[in-house]
Amino acid sequence: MGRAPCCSKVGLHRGPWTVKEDKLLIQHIKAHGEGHWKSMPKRAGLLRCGKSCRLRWMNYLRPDIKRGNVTPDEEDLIVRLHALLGNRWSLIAGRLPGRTDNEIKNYWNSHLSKRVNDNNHQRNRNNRGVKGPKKRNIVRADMVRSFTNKQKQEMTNEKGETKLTKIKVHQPKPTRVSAVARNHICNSLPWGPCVNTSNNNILEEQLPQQLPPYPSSGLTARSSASDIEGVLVLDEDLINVSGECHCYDHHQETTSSREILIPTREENNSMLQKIFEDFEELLGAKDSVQMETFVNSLLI
DNA sequence: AATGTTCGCAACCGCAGACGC
DNA sequence: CGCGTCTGCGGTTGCGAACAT
Repeated sequence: MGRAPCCSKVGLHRGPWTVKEDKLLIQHIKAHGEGHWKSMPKRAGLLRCGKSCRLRWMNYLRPDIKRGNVTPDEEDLIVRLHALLGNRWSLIAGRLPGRTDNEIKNYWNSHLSKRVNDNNHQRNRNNRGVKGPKKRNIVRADMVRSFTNKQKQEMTNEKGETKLTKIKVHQPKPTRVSAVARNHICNSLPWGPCVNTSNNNILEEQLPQQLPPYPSSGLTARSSASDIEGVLVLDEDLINVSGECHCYDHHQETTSSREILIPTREENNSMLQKIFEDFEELLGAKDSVQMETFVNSLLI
């Protein structure tokens, strides 16, 4: 399946997992827990690479995985979250308990992308008040794969360039939040006593003294780098400063040397409110979404 | 019934960030 | 601080089932 295996994987099993292999993997993880994927296959008596074991566990064997068809509600949420987050499947999966990123990605590619594209075409058509978009040669990648050589030949011009337009979604690359950062965010939210004490010149200059009040609670709080970082998982375009973040957590100072994400002053004032409004609109929230719930939902 | 085509999904890959030494 | 390893992510591929001709 796929490309040739690297030499280090020669001799290892590939392809679909057998019942026996599944059983071995489940038994081992039940006894020793997750992690240490590299050495796990050997310890579990499996002739698989660690990556394969992790994938099998995460996408198929984990006990909390929800089986069965995607419900209309889940589907609706996937569409809305995709509009908000793009192809950040792990983030989307994080909002859908029991669903894996791979499952959502597959579901999107096979069920939703075409439908959403069609809807967009329809919307454009209505907006323009004309007959509709000019038909383009859009062909799914897997459809191209099944073409005969003759068909492929017919679809290329005299220069050998393809006449097909492959569907591609361009999204900014995802920004990860490390476990350390997540802990800091979780411990410091909502808007807790997490205070920046480093790079003061920059931070004091750029951080607002107060963020807009939560719409629901009316709370206000001093901002911190960690707070902002949690929110900015959504939009790396606002990243513009590196530095160090000190968090006072349970009366213990912890220091995290990592990139700190600081928006400009103007952005800062309206950023959270704007994202929140987008979120509310995209989710079509009939019941008003609580700001705190929203902020927490952004944390991985 | 045989053959070709399309679709859905599990599994693979490379890449890059996190982490430990 | 640099380097090697581990881990997680998103894109891609191959296989088999379902469907069409």
